[in-house]
Amino acid sequence: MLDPKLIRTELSSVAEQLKKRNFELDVKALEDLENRRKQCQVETENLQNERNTKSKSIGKAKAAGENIQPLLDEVAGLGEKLDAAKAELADVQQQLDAILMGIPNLLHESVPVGKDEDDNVEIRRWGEPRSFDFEVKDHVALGENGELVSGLDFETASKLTGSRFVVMYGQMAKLHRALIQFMLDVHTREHGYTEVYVPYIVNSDSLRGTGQLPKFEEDLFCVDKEVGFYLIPTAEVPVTNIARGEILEASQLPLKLTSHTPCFRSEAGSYGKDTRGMIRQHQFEKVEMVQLVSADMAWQALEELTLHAEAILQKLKLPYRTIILCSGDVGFSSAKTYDIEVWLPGQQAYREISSCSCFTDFQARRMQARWRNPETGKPELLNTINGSGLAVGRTLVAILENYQQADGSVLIPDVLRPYMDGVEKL
RNA sequence: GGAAGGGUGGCUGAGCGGUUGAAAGCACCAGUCUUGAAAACUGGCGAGGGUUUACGCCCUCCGUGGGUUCAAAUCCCACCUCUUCCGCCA
Repeated sequence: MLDPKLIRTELSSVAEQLKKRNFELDVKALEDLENRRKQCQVETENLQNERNTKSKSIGKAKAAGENIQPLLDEVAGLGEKLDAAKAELADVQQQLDAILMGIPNLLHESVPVGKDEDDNVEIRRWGEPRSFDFEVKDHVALGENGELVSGLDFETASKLTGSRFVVMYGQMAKLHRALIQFMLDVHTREHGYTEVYVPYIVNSDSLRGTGQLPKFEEDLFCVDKEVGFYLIPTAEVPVTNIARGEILEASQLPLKLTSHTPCFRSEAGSYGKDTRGMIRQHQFEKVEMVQLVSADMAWQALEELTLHAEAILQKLKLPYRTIILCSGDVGFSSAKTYDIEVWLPGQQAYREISSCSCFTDFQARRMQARWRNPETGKPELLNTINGSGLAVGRTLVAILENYQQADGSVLIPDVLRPYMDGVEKL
């Protein structure tokens, strides 16, 4: 959520900036509500003040043994006036909050202006896509190899549950697990992150904190509507919310956390997209990196975290490119996002494998996640940064397709062999 | 699942329905003392919001949500959560 004060004082500027996102801010409605809010709030607080003062004098009079009836007569009816004022204020505030919660974050100045994903800008590229002297298969075809030994099985998964799930067997499942282990090891040993294990079910407060609610409920799987429990769409939610309602000490910063979790997404609205294979699943594994930092470190942290994600691809020797999302494509809560796209020979295309974002204080304000600045002694909002490091399912796909051999086998990248008991190929 | 007891400021921990936003201690900050530090002493020190050019003034907040009352941290109801004991169990 944006700073309400900023919206109040720089409304036209905010509206202007949001246009880059194709977001139309209803300036008139906001102004009207804001005026009403001010009026209601002042009125309500005055009434409260009156009630407090009079109640106190009643207390005093009573203690002094005086007759309090005249005073009681004075406050008669005050309660109802107060209740009415409160109700109106609550109503206005609620409308205001609803609008505020629906306003996306302001973009960083370095974000290129653009309409949609076609306007994203590539900023660097690493590795050469391999040239094949045989016809390349995609990961689905490669996964058909000897199912119970090392296969991917989509049919069984759809029997068990439905579309967009997968069953993995044998060495394939092990390779998948090896990737998780490998990523966590790199981030904890080389990049300075602390590993955390978190719940895979979160409450609606947490989802509001990171910005999935109230706007994007249809993307989530709800486990219990009654109590408001949802499966996490990303570890970002539980990990970032660790700081919700907390005031961290300066010595704890930057707080760098990494976590492996499954992720659950309903993928509503993606009918027909990536229906083949395991590119887009309802359930997938991801290793996530989260950094909680002071505002002055935020942009540096985003650059650093993005390189941490890229490091995994480099170690796996998978060609990729890094792009910066244009203003029309940046996610709701993010101020700036880099996507890392891995080369998939089966699709002859670069496909997203990581998304690294800086949310400035947008999430922190929603969840009141703060740190104490020793220079002022006052709590300040944290800045939150996160990114995938990496999406495990898609990394598996990338390995299968990039490391495939003419005979349909797949070589295991060097760095993963220690995790695979030395096995060199599938 | 049963029983009992808790949830109060950054932390620990008092709190009779009425000058309690909340004792005390710790931590923290400033000052005195000291060659310096520690100790001791003195003072300051919650968060969010509104309003004001500003000093300031005001409102809200004692797990959450309701209720009673002129007035609620304090009384009532519901819920959440933690601890201990019993039972069950991966």
